[in-house]
Amino acid sequence: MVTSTIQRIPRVSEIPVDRPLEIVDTKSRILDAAEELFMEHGFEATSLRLITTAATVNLAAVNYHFGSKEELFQAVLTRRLDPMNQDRMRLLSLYEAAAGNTPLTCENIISAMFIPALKLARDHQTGGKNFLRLLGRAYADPAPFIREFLSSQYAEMIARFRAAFSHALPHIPREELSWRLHFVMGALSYTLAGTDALKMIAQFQPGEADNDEKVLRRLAPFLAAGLRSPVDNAPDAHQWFAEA
Amino acid sequence: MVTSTIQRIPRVSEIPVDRPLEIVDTKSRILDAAEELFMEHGFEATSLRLITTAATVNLAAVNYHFGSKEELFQAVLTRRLDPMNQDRMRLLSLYEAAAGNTPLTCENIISAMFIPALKLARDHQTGGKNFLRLLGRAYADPAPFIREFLSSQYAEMIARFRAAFSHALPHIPREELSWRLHFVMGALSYTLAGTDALKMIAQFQPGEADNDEKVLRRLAPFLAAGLRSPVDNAPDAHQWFAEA
DNA sequence: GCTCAATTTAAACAGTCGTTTGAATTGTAC
DNA sequence: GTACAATTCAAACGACTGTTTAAATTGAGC
Repeated sequence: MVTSTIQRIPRVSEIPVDRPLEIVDTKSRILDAAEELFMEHGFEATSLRLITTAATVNLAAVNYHFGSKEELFQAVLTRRLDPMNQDRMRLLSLYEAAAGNTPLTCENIISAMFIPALKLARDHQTGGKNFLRLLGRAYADPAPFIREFLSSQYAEMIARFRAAFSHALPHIPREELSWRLHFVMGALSYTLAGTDALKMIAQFQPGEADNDEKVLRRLAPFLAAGLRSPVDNAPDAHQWFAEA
Repeated sequence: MVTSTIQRIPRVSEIPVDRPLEIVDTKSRILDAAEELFMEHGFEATSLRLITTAATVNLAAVNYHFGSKEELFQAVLTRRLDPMNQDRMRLLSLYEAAAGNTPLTCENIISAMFIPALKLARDHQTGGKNFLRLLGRAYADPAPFIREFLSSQYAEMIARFRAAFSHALPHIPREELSWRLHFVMGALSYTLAGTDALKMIAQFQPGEADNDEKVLRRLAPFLAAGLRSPVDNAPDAHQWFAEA
């Protein structure tokens, strides 16, 4: 059933000029298309022709605006990763200031790590969800330029949070804490990269939208318990890993 | 300084015939080379010419013996993954039989998951360490044929272990347990994929060989604590993720 | 209008990719 | 040795890759 409606021609004053419709500059269109396609197919399997076609942009535009395919990938990551990590450190400082001299709880520190990620997970409009998946997959990418880039992007934030955890959990040795922080990052990135992998292990009940947020709400207490767990000082004599 | 030594010609009886030297068949040579190169560069970035050159084998040999590049990748995974998962289930059954009617501990179940992986981590000779890294990276690969293959390879094992955890932790709801099992798999695969990522977060002390085993010994108690942690029945009202 | 720089465009570049082909070689059973 | 299948080999296939080039177009300042 089709109902025809008369389309009123809007006056010029009614056309919103502050949010130009569809007139996004070439650079942003490339970044948006690249973010989605890199997420979907990975770095190597995504060709520049695929990206520029999706962005309705000339093929040479990528090399003109970004220099190379690798630099485009880094630009895609930086655009959201840098603000997110800045936000994480800002939150951590905020919590520390509020706590005064008393040490932060594990929950506080993990919240400072997760809330900025949650904001992106909730962000349907600007593709923040896509970005989290892309980020999770970039962690496991073997390409050296990706690993070195992520390492440099994360160095400052990791150092800040390691110090915070070290202060919150003084009874845990530095090295052990480094590993536990590593496990936290691992579970987080793996979870964010999810989508298909989730179906493998956890079966969804249909109609449950906004999964990312609910998953993070489950993940945070799980990791906090692991971080706080007592240190086993005699791991070699432990019942774990008795040869079978 | 060069010292010349007289090379004694060995008698025929001294030549070991049971372990033929360098006379490995084409199929195995391809699998070994592919395992290492896929681990190092990923699936897309590894060309068949790179693999066949490293294996000192003709280019067409891959298509002749395996059919296609994708089928070669699956063969590389199956060769070790299938025995490892069989071993995991065998261990779990063994523990269950030994425990009789009493439920297994979390430590038992995690041991059954980790010990077969540990065996590969200790395996320097046949490249088991390489394989674990390759496996960890395959988890995060977006290629559909990889995801579907892993999903089918893991389905049976995951079902067995979910049931075991469900029995060991009866107070934790099914859905919550599914997610926690997912986090366990995530931290495990991320850790195994490691290498470069490890340097990012945990700084090594030099001279510490055989890291993989030590890391797994740290990871297991961390995850067990998370699995056992009490369930928060009112997550929305929790102090976590208070908007900042 | 003109000028000059920024941007976009179509076309071509030099390679690499996975796969196929048909002939040459090897191994095995008789 | 002969016959026959399994395997190896060099060569080529068409398609696709990231990048570069030079001309065409656009936009702003004057």
